[in-house]
Amino acid sequence: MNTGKRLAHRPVDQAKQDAILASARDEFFEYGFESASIERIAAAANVSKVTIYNHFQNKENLFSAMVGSECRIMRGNLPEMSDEEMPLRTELVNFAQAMMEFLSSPDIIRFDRRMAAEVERHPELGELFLNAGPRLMQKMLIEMLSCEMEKGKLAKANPQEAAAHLFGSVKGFADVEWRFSDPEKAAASVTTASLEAAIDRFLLAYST
Amino acid sequence: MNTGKRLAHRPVDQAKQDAILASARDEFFEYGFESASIERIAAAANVSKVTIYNHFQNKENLFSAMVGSECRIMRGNLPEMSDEEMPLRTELVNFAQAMMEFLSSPDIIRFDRRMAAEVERHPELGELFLNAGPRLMQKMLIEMLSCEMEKGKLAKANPQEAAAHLFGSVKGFADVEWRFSDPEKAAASVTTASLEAAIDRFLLAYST
DNA sequence: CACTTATTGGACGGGAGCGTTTAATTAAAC
DNA sequence: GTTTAATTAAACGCTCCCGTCCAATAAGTG
Repeated sequence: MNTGKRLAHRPVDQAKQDAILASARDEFFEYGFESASIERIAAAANVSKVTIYNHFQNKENLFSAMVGSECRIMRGNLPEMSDEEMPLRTELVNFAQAMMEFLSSPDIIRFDRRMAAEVERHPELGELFLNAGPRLMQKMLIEMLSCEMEKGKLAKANPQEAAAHLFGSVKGFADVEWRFSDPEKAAASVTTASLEAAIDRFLLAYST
Repeated sequence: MNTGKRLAHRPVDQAKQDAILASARDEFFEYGFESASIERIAAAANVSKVTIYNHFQNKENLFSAMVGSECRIMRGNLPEMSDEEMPLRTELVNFAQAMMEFLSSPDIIRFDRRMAAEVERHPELGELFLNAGPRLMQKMLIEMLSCEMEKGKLAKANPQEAAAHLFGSVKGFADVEWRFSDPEKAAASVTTASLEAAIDRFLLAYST
């Protein structure tokens, strides 16, 4: 029975699919959904326009597939928490550092900028993005702080709120600058010193 | 000599200019720069397309003028600090409340979403927006905290950093949700209680 | 080999929109 | 009333692009 597999055919070229999604990302992020050109995407991917329409039926589908793919990639690049035992301050500083590096990377900033605009027309993609990125990071942070509160290293408090305070005070005004100014320039504004200052204030506010 | 004034002509209809800018705002925010249609803008403003081209030479100029106009309006709507003497905590809570209401208003969220995308193509407009909004609010906050430190009501510290911590921890994750989720839904997540909690933690971290 | 599917290039119909031009109209200043 | 500039409607040339169709070719399986 061949387990339902089709019997005689030319297989899909996976490399082409990946190339299409990559080109789609560049095109959509460069021009936005409305003005992105499928013909340019096809050209950039070295693929016939018909091939694109065979796999994704229309622009909407291609866009959704691209966002899904990018979210999957982003998920894999999220900063992780190390399992090693280390002083609380060190742990927080490390996490904050990784977080800020992640959030200030050009790819993420571009994604953030473009998605914000497209969400108005594609609300479901906003949820997809939130779940693949920000909310995951939020959960990690809550988990981590909750754990430390259990251990008595932080004052008992609503871990959800504590996570918001930590996340927010580490970011400060930086994310706004990232989004609306030249990322290169804005990235320089986040120093190790300012990052440690935020952590220290947080520890002060949540000392036992 | 008539002081350089032209002598015989039909004067510009200012009402039409305002209508054009208003329609331009709606159109650009709805579709983004590339896909916005000048013909639709003209129709919405009850104006001939030629009139638009007479005043703003092209799409770019119209867009810039619209952003400038919106920034001027936004500037006028920024939350103000009251001059009355009041307890520090009350002062901070009031400001935080006004700030969050301002930032979560649909107009601002829409502006934020769209500008973030357009900044990639119009970096100078990003600076314009930053100076008209976020950086102004930042300066106000720094000024306010600096003042309280002088008075000894807050621990002496870098007011720039303190402002970032306050601003950030009050926002928490809220702004991310606003940007990528349904604003109606997200707005409900900011309660007076969570706002006061942030202020109280801040006061704890900066107590004398 | 035969068969099936993937992929290609090119062409097409249809629509949209920018920026310009023209000739006519309107509203104020003189 | 004359002059000057603002405004208008309509049309035009141009470019771009979506989504579809077709005939031809490539790359695998049996």
